[in-house]
Amino acid sequence: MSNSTPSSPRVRFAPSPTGYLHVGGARTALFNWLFARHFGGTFILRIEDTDFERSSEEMVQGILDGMSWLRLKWDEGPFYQSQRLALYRETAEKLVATGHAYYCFCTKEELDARRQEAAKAGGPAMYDRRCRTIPAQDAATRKAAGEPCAVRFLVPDGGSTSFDDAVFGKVEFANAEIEDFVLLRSDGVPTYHLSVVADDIDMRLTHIIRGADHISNTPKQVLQYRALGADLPVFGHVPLILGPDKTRLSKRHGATSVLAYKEMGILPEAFRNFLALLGWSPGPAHKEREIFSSEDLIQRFTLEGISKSNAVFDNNKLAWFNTEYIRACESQKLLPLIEEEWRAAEFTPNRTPQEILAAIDLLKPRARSLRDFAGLFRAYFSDSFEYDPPAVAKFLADDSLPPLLRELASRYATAPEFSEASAEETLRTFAAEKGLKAGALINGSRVALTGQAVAPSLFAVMALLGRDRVVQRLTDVAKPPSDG
RNA sequence: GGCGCCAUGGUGUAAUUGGUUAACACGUCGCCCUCUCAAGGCGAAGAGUUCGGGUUCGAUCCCCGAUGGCGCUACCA
Repeated sequence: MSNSTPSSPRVRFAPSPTGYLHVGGARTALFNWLFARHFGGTFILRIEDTDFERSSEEMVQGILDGMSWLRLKWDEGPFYQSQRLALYRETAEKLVATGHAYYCFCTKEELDARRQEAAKAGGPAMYDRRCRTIPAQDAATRKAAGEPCAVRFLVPDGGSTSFDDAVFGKVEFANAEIEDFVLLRSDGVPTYHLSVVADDIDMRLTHIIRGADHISNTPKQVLQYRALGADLPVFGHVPLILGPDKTRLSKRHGATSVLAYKEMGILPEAFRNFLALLGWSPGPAHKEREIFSSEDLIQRFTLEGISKSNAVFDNNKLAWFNTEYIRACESQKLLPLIEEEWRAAEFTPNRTPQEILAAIDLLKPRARSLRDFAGLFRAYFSDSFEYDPPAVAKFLADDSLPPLLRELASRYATAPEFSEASAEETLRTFAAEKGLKAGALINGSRVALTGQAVAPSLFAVMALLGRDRVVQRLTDVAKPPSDG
């Protein structure tokens, strides 16, 4: 296929700010970005805000934030369609002038009524094309007189319109099935059908990579390219992302905004890796591994790897990617993200930078999400933390334990040295003397030191916290909980 | 309803493009390790490739049909 090695392709992500950047949109953006990077092309961001009713500044910001969280940088834009209205009007007039479009004086109400009637009669719900027959001269006069009218594209009567999709192959629609769609509304604002084509031509896009929900719209666009005498770009439609019940991903399935995943403590790189593998595969290489760095993805990404069938979003797998990425990430790089979590949780650590990094090193292998660092792991970064009641119930319920821990604390306090190895030796010796199983003391100590039943190896934790804190916490837990 | 698209274990994907005991990962289950929980190691269950017909010596792969799912069917995008 000629599209396998395009030189300097130009692609775009063109979200509509009628909602936040959702998972499907993010993947479309990612694919376009990967494609551009792979072929040394240009990635353009265009905001399709021609639906003034439903678009909002807030949503635009949400999309921009989502893009930047995912580290998807665009080369040109963002362009706003709301600021390019003149181009669309010009394009519509050009189409009218060349006989490819005509003025339609039907009102929305009339149209709705006719559609309802048609539905009742079981007939096709398409526009009946009645304004086609208005002589051009009459139409121009009525328009000049101020009668409101829309501009409709004149779809050829016979034949069919087809295109060669880079993912799906040849897709063909009978022209009889395509309605004379509206290009320009009566208020002069373009519909999506017009603005995409006008912009895609104007921005010299070579490849249109977008969701498969646009397949049915494509022939309407192909028709316009032809009428405008423009070269067709390569269309590549990407299968949709579905929820676990195999219906289209929506709010019902939980998080739909990409930023919600940020809030859940997902690493952007993990999310990208996960997303890249939904509906795309690097081929046989996928058999050897699942983890692909951005460089890997860029190097391997082509349209040929895009699958035709829809994919189900699997939270489990995303969680797995996240743990893998957190574990593999250098603590130094993790730190700014963790600090962000801390700010969000209004948590302030009281440790030196070195201590913080050491703690992250120790903790990251068991972190499920970045949020753990502001929640479960507080005891490592501050002396103000909570005891998890189930943990206490599990390992500190025995009344004989607190006095023992206090005694153990005094041994640590007076030990000649304090290290991971010596801490272990001290505890095991102590346990042997008391005729106790070391495990009981270890588990109890863990809760005393961390507030949690789950933690890294106890002695590593002790070494990290340091002698003073270990002594303090082992002693404190022996006291009845109070805020005195 | 009409039109279009899709179909490999629960999920994401492989299968040198018609020749494999249909592979890998996530998830699940078991065992080992052990100081908790993860991780890690080992192992297991789970699809004869939606179903039915063809074509072929041979179909996951090609053709037809059915079924199911999804998409579009606006002066939304």
